[in-house]
Amino acid sequence: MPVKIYNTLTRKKEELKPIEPGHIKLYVCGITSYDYCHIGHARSALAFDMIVRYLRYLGNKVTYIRNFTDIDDKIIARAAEQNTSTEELANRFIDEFYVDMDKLGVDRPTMEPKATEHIQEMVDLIGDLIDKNMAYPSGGDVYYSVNSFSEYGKLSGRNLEDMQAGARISVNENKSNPMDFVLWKASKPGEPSWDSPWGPGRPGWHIECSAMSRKYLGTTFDIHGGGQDLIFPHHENELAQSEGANAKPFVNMWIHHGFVTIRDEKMSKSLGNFLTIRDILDHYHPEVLRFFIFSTQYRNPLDFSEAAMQDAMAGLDRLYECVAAVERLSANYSENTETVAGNKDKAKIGSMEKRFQKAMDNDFNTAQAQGILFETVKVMNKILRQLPDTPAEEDYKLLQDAAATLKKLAAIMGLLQENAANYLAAKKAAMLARINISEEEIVELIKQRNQARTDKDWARSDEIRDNLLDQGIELKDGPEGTKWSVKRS
RNA sequence: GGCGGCGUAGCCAAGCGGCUAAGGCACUGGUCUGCAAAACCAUGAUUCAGCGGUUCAAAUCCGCUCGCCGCCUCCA
Repeated sequence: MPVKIYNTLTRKKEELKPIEPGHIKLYVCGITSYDYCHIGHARSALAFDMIVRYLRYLGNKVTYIRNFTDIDDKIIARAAEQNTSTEELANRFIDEFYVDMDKLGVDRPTMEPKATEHIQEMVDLIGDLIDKNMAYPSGGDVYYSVNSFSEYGKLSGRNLEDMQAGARISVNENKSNPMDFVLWKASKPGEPSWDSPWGPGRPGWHIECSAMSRKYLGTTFDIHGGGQDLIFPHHENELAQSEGANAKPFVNMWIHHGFVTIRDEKMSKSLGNFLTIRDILDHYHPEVLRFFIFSTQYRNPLDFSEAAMQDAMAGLDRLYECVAAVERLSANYSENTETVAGNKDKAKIGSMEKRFQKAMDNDFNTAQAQGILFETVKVMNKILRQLPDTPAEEDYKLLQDAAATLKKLAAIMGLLQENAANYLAAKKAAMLARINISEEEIVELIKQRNQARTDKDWARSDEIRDNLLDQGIELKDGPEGTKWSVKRS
């Protein structure tokens, strides 16, 4: 089954056909490094992490490039505020970025080039554009001439007339057309600068991606990705630069993911309604954030709320509890016991991986893929419930296989990566830490309650249970005795 | 104003021309239990924002209306 991807350029879902069969070349716009990353950055990193993992799961080689923008206006401004150099500031937040990414379990891309380490490549590319009369130096700057590229606007579906009619563009006397954008900026005194044929300066934002993708992936590559807010102007301009300079198609497919919103508004620094990744990880397990982010398809907006995170946690727990239950089964199965799994159950479990793939093939539909995991869990729980003490060999193996497949598929979304028993135990411990009662006390109270139960002193028994419940401890009486868990708040 | 997207049960979310409209969370009833909890089973949209149209057949395609969001300025 081919993978179908929604291509921003054509506004259609298209089959992914790598230029080099079995080898997919992907470039993603990474962060501008001047502050801690927020959940929106997490969504971007996680979405492409999932895409890369899935493509590799299918057997492809994936070359994944994600850049760091480590020089730009915001970095210069922030460094000045903090009385430090742009280099120190950028590197500091690159380190912080890795702290977050490692906690989230994001795999490192194949290569992570920095803009400042590719100045020569950018200067060369700008030179190519000037040679072709597609760019012009002016007052120490160099500008791209949008009129020189007849297809300008094809990615974002705009045309020059409409944009100029909307005119929210600041007037700049160096430009011959107000829509022209800067490739090289003359540096002001005190700003970081590099030598160039047009005098000391620094690169414009868009040129770095054109230069670095050309260096590492070639003039035409398979997929370019980023957030929807990058479609215009960033990706439109990249495309104009690259196709202008190389006279070849830049990218076959453009993938743009949706935003994280809060109360249905885009999370952004200017609105001040953003939450950093570490804010979230202070309160939730990284996989809860992953589960939440993958609970909708990557192109749709995703509204953050505490309630949504609680839902995500409940869902993730359900998956872990099922896996833990299977792993708790002892291997003393028998060949003589009758099986409890029906044909429908076996079919449902047996088809899980195919159905999961079908969902993922359809533009990485993780929401549907999660649904398929849950359908399987439902069947597994049903079998587990009916299982006798000495289960049939067939049932035992069916469940073990199902749990293994479940973990394998969940891993594409970075879920179920921990040992299930450990995950649940750690969670219990973490929740217990927030409550003023020790494990020993709980065990002692359960002992007392069980004595009361033996004596049929239900009043005393219920009193103990209710008191524990008030403190957030839930008791569950089962055939193997009383178990307890910390209640979800 | 230009361009793009969205509107499916209490909430979240799949489905993108044709089997009973996935799944999660919450709720309710049942099994279990001394009573609970957990787990399991069952139940919920005659209907997919509204109105028209195309079709043997539409949540799915087309048009219009209403509502929400995003881009057009740095932004994942």
